[in-house]
Amino acid sequence: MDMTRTKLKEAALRLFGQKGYDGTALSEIAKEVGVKTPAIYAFFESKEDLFMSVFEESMSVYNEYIQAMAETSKGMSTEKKLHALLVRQYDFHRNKRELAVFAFRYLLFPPDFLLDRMQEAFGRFDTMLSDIIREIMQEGLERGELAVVPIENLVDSYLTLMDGLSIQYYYYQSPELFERKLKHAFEMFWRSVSA
Amino acid sequence: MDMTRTKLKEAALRLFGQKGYDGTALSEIAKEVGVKTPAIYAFFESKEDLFMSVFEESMSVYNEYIQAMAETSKGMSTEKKLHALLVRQYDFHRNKRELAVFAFRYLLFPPDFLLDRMQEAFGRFDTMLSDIIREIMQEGLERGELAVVPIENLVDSYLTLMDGLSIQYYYYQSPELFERKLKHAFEMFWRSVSA
DNA sequence: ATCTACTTAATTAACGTTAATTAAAACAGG
DNA sequence: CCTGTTTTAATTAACGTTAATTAAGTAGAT
Repeated sequence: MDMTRTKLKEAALRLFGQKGYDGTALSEIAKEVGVKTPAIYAFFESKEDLFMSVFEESMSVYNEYIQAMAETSKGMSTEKKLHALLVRQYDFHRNKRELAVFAFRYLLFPPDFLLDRMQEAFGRFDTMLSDIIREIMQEGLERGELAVVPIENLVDSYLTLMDGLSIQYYYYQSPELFERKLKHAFEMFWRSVSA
Repeated sequence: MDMTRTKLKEAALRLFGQKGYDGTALSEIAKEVGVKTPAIYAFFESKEDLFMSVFEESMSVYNEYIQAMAETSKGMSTEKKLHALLVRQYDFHRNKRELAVFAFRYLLFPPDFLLDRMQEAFGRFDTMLSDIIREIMQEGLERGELAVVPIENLVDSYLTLMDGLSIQYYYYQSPELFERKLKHAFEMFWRSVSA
């Protein structure tokens, strides 16, 4: 039950992510689901409402994914942890590509009606992620696995690494190419921070 | 002379960059210039033509900017060169913000009719930039200013650094914050590659 | 018989575009 | 240096399409 509602959201996620909010007509979404346009209004108040519904859900998934990062890395060496986070990010882009594309697009280019909410959401994610990384670095320093360098340097450069990889992942869709980039970038990063 | 044409392109650059192709109505562009919508057709065949005109010009400026990178760095130490390139990228985003936003948006999310041309343009830039970086790294290795590490590692990790910074530059518009990020990220990067 | 999940049909608004027109500037010949 | 002609830059009005939205109706499950 509620099959159609779910399918509408899936199609919307894909199309909004691929062609943008203004570039996607409700008729296309309906067509993908095999239903006429007005049927959408049985489930959503408006186009904006459908979009927001997709948006909220994708932010919530994205949120869980970041939370899970903190868990993943329990009980490993600092190097393994830092590497595991990048691999997780990679898996996210691989396995939830549509969601990743959607999130990436609207994190960078939100439509006007989303701007405030988006900035707030982005700020939250950024803080969460920074905190997770900072904690890992803190522990790494205490354990003597990291070079003695101001912790903010460690955090900032790691976050920059993640951002850089996420752009490249978006572009170079070939797994081989990306895996090479990931390997190279991490090896060099680790050279810079290891004790 | 041709004042209006120029102003139309400026307004289009800003609005297309800010709100996207489908999200920008010709009427908005006209309004910014203080002219009625059909006046646009005195200079451009269609909305797509106006967009392409803006696009071609911005790609050409972007091209010059990358070319100039190769020059900028002549006769410096490898460290200075690599740092200078990042600062140049930063200046570009600062001084040509509208152009940078436009280019960033359509490099990542081109409208359908641009996809092929965009991919080709992107490929060219990517190759140009890689070549420039590779050359710098090559020379750095020969001069013994760089750690003995496979050159592709050096290139890939530097490109990842640039990408990461360009995302952050897009977000964190505060210069102080960004300059800090740049400083931290470069310091760490240099630790990893210096001899 | 009513509720749910739709459909068909209609409405409204916006947008890209074209046509007709005008005012002014640029230009050519006597 | 004027005068008639053409070009350029713009306007107003209108067209055709498409998109979002709403209203009214229908077929099947409960």
